[in-house]
Amino acid sequence: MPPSGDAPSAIEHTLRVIGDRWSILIVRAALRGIRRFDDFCEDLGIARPILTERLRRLVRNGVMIKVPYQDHPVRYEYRLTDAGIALSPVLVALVRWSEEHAPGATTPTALVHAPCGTELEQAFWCRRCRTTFGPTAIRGVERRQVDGDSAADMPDAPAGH
Amino acid sequence: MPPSGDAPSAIEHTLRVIGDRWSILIVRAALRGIRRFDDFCEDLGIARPILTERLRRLVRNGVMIKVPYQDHPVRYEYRLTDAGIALSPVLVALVRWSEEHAPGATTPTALVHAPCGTELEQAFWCRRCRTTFGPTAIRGVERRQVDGDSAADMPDAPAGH
DNA sequence: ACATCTGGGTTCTGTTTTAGAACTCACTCG
DNA sequence: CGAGTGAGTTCTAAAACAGAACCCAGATGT
Repeated sequence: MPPSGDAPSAIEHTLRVIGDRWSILIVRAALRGIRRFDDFCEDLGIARPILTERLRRLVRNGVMIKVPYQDHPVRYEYRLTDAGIALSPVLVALVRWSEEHAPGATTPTALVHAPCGTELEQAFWCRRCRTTFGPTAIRGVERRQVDGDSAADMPDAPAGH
Repeated sequence: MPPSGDAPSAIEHTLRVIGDRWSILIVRAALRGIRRFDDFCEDLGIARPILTERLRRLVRNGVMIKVPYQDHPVRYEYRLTDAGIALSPVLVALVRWSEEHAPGATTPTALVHAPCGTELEQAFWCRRCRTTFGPTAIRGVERRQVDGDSAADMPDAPAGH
């Protein structure tokens, strides 16, 4: 089922990893500090066989890792990898959308910039113009092959992670 | 199936609207200019009954609108609302993730800042610190009730849409 | 030393979604 | 009047999901 004729697009690739009803919620739980099978199970209300399968897939795709946290009864817990943490922008975008476009959305927790405690915004950033902007200023252009990093006359990156 | 005990969280709300295997791809197709039933069908390779159901749900949730584009045989097309366009950050986040964390991801089109053509970045922005930052600097805090816009000593918003 | 508990699963049986192809319906065009 | 067109519906079969019960390896209590 090709999306637009060509090979699986970027979005489709990501959706194949986290595009089911549970994976994103699992990642969110993990970001909140949950690590163990039973805790995921209870926190999410997910059926056990499905949790098993999802964790396995997230591990396979490098989103989480399974690490033993004790031996004797060898027990494992699941932690986000860097790639898993890098899903945050997706989560934040989902939260923001519901906050701005939901009827009576209750949002118990706010997302803030850790150092200063100010509620964060999410924006698109143009490094050349050095400005943020909204969705209407986005355009999609064909990317030519072997594009050997043509742009090289701009000051610096947006900021440090 | 409560996620963390309380009412449906923001993420869950958004996922109930676009959290299936097709809705996001439908929105993406719409952003690329597709409007008509058969075109969605062909572009996505989605089964017709499912497309029917999804479009109906997207309309119900204010993501798209169904507008007649001719009468006599009254024919309808589907267009994104502002709320639908506001899903762009989600799409961009999904694209970016696969670009940065996929094995051999092919990305035929690049997303650029329309006015200048520079490839865009997506970042978190703190209006107080006036800086962008990455996922590791995010913290979630309990939001107290009736929070009557307590913060009022910061210059301006990140930028204009 | 036996019973019970804990944590991380697996097996089983429904129910719900999804996929795919074929069909309908209202109209237009040649 | 026969062949399209566009936007769906109606089937059927295949896959995903939910829920409860079960399993296994050790630890712990008595």
